Amino acid sequence: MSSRDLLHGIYERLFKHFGPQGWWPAESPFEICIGAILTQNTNWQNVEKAIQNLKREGLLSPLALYHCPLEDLARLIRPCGYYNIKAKRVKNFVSFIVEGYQGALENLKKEEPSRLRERLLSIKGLGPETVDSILLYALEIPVFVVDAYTHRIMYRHGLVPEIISYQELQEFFHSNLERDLNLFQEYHALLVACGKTYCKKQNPQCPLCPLNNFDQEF
DNA sequence: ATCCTGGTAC
DNA sequence: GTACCCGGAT
Repeated sequence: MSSRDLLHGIYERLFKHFGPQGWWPAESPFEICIGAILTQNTNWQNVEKAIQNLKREGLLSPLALYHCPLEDLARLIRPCGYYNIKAKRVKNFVSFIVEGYQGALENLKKEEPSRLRERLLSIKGLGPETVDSILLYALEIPVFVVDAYTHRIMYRHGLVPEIISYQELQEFFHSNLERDLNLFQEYHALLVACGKTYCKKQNPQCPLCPLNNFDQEF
């Protein structure tokens, strides 16, 4: 059975079990970007608190954050952890937009996608997962986002090696799925849902998982 | 005590 | 490869 059929089969099962996820949960593309940075190695619930603080202060725009003192920003995003380093990362990102794109996120879309990805990766504090989340959900450019959940689910089902790079894992999806925006957005969200609910790091709930016995069908 | 939609610097 | 950043829920 081909990897292509396996990946589509997994998607099918996850979708039937969890339904459409409608990611990313945010009110604007810019909020998605900030959320993507703040959620690094942190649970989403705490990110929401940080985002709420920024909203309350009217800071959820590139220009507002650009002029917000670093210390104030750090204090407001404190609930999501790593607040000092994340405040700098947010600053780096908004400087990139304000100084290179007239402060308008929309202007990023004018760049050629692979060039834009490289430019975003050059921002200190933005790694491949954060950048791809911004590209996929905020800018609606079809790149597959892979994360710890994605890797865990794939290797537990024997589809990829336990040791594999981000790039290789992403390539596995790119080469076996049609490059469809909605498919990519939903697939990643469904993998997260599965990883949080069933394919947990410790005490995975295999008997209840929609992917249980999946391997045996092929 | 562990985990969470990571990334950097050394 | 290892240390570090570092809060909140379970």
